[in-house]
Amino acid sequence: MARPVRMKGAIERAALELFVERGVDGTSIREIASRAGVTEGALYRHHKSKDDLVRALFFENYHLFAAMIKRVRAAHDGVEDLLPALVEAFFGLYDEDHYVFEFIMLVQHALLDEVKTDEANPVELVSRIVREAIRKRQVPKQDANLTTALLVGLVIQPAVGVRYGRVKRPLVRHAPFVSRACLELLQLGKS
Amino acid sequence: MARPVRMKGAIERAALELFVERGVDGTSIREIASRAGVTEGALYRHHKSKDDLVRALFFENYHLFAAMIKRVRAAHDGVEDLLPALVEAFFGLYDEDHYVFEFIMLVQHALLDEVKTDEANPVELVSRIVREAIRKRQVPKQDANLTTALLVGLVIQPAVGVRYGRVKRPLVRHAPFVSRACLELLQLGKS
Amino acid sequence: MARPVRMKGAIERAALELFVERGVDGTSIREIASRAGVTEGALYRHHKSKDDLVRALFFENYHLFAAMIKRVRAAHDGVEDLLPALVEAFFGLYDEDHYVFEFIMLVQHALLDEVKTDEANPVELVSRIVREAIRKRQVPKQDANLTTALLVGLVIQPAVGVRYGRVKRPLVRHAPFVSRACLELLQLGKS
Amino acid sequence: MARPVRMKGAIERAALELFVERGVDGTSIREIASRAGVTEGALYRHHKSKDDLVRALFFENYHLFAAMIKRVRAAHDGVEDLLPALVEAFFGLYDEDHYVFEFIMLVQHALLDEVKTDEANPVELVSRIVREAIRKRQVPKQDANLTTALLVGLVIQPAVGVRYGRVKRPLVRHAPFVSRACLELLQLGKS
DNA sequence: AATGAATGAGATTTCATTCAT
DNA sequence: AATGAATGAAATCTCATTCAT
Repeated sequence: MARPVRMKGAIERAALELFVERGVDGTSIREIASRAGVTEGALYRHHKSKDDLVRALFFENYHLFAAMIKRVRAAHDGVEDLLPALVEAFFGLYDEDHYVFEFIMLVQHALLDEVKTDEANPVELVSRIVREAIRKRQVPKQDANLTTALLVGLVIQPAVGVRYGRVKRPLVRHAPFVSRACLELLQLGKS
Repeated sequence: MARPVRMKGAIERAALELFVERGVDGTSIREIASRAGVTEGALYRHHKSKDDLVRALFFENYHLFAAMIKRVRAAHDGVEDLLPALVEAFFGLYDEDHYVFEFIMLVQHALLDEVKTDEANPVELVSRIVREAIRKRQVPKQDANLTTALLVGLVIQPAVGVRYGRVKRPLVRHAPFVSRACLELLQLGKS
Repeated sequence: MARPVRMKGAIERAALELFVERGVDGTSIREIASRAGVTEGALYRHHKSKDDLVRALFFENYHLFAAMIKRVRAAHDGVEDLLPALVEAFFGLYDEDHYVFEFIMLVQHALLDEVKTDEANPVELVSRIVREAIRKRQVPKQDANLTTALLVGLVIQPAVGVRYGRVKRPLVRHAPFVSRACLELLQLGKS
Repeated sequence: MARPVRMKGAIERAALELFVERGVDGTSIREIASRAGVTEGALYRHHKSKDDLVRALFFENYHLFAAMIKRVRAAHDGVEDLLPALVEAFFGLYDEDHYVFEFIMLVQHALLDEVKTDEANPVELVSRIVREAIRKRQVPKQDANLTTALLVGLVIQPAVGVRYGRVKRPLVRHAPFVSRACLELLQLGKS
C-alpha cells in the first residue's frame, strides 16, 4: 500500500517538463503524479498546493540561474568580454536543459513582481551592463531601456526558434553570431 | 493608421482582455460573461464553445492583421524599405491595442498549425523577407532561420518591455531605432 | 443533462438537517446534494464554499430567531411576564422545527465572535433581562452573569433531553414548569 | 482534590486539547502529532487508529470520572447532602482541567451507548438521584426526566459561561449558589 | 432571446493509515 | 522505535455546457 521512496525529485522534474510542454494551467496534478510514478497525494507532502509547486520550481531554478550569472560576471570585464560570455552561458544552459530555461521564461511574467529589481533578474542584469557600459564610455549614449529590450530579444528568440524547430540545435553554435549582433547593436548610436 | 481590429461586441472584448491578462485556461466563461455584463448562457448564443470563441477571436484578428501586412508589403520594395514599414506597422498596432497584439502572440502557438505557411504568420513573413533579400543579394549570405529569429526578437521584445514598464510608450517612437538595428543585423555577415 | 429547477431551498434544508444529525464536519457536500436531490456542483451556485453555507444558514436562522425575540420582548413587560413568554416562544420554536433550534445551538460556538454582544444573541438578551430586573428591584441583587447562565441551562437542557429521548414531546407542555423554575431562580437571593 | 486525570503522554494531551478546540473531525492526525512534538507514525505505535485514540481518551477519563463520582456518592447521604457535593466535584474538575470536562461532554453522545446505564454517566447519575429522592419522599412527586434535564442544565451551563468569558473563574466559587438552585428546583412541586 | 440554475466530469486537496529506511 | 514519504480513498471545489423558465 504505502511505498515510501524519495520521490520529491521525480515529482518536481515531471512538473517542470509538463509545465513547459502543456503550460501550467494545462497540466493537472494527476498528470504530474502519473509521470512521476506516484499518486496525487504524494505531491502535497512536498508542496502545499499546485501554486506553491510552481513557485518553488521557479525560485529554485531562478537561483541557480542567478548563481551562474554572478559567476560569469565575476570572471569578465567590460561589455566586449562579458556579453559573449553571457550569451554562451545562456545558450549552454538551454542546450543542457531547455526545460529549465523555458520554464523560467514561461512563469516569470506571473512571478515577476517578486523579483523585479533583483540583481539576479536577467533583464535587470542586462540593463545594468548596458548602463555601466554607457557610463564608462565603452558604447555611445543611448536609451538603455530600449537597448536592454533589444539585447534580450536577440538572446531569447533564438531559443524560441529552436523550440519551434526553426533554428538548428545546439544553440551554442549560434553564440558567436548572436554575440556579434549584440555588440553591434550596442555600437549602433556611433555612426 | 486605421483601426486594424473590430470587435463584435462586449463579449469578445472582455474575452480578449481576460485571455491576455490571465491566459486562456486561466479565464472562465463566467468571468468573461461577468466582465462583458452578460450571463453565461448569452455567451453560447454567439459562440458554440469556449474553444470556438478563442478561435473566432484569433482568426478575426489574424485576418485583419494579415490584411494590414499585405498592404504594407504591396506599398514597399526591398528590405531597406519594407522592414522599417513593417516595424512601424507592428508597433502602431501594439500602441493602438496591445491586447490584440498580445493575444495573437499568446495563442498563435496553439493555432498556428492551421496557418503555418500563411504569409500573415509574422514569423513566416519575416523569414520570407530574409530569404528573398538573400536571394536578391541585397544582404550577405547567412543563416536565414537564425536571422529571422533575431529580427523577431528585436521587434517583440520592445513590446514586452513596454508591457512591463521598462520601455516608454508609445512604442512607435522607437521604430526608427529598431528598424536601424534590424537592417544592421541583416548586413552583419558583410565584414 | 441540465435540470434548472430552483433547488436552493432543498439544498439548505438538507444541509440544515444533516448538520444537526451528523455534525458539520461529519456531513459531506455529497451527502447534502444527495439528500437535496441535486449534484454536488449545484451547491456552489448558491454558496461559495461549505463554510459559507454554514454561515449563511446560521445567520439566516439567527435573524429569524432574533426577530421572534424582539417581538416577544415588545409585547411583554417585567420579568414575571416576559420570561414565561420567552420560554414558551423558545419551546414552541423547538417543537415546530427542532432542526433550526439545534443547528443554532450547534454552530453558535464557532460563530459566536461575530454575534457576541448583539442584542439578538439569546444569551445576551437573557443577560439584559436579568440586569434590568435587578436594576428595577424586581429581583434581589445577584451575580447577573451566573444567573444568566443558569437560566439558559434551564431552557436549553430540556430541549437536549427531548433530543435524546429523555424528555417527552412536545416541549411546550413543560413550559409552565420551566418558567416557574426560572422565576424561582431569580428570587433565590431573597431568603 | 487529587488530579482526577492522568495522561499517558504528550500525544494524548495534544489530542485532548485539539479535540476540544476544533472538534474530533476537525482535528487531523498530523495536527495532533505536530502539537505533541512527534511524527504521525509515532502515533500509531500507541493507538491503532484515530478512533481508537478517541475511545481511549474517553474511557480513560471517564473511568477516573466515575471513580470520583463513586467516592462522592459513598461519602454522602440524601439529596441535600449529595447534590452539593456533586456540584462541587464537577466544578472542581472543570477548574482543574476544563479540557477533560469538555472532552467528556463533547464525545459522550457518540460513545454513550456503550456506557448507557453506567452510573458514571452524569445524566444517568442525576436521574437516579432524582428518582431515589422522589421514592424516599425527600422531594415532591414530579417528572423525574424533566427535573433531571433542568438539574443538568444548572450544572453544565455555568461551565459554558466560564468558557465564553461570561462567568468568572473559578467555577467552584459558584458551587454554593448553584447547589441551592438545584435543591430549590427539586422542591418546586411543593407549593 | 436572455437568464441563471443545474449537470457531470474532472480538478485540487485532505487525511487516516502504511511502510521502507 | 522512530521517521516522514507515499498510498488510496474520499472530500471540496471548478467549470464548460445545457436547458427550464
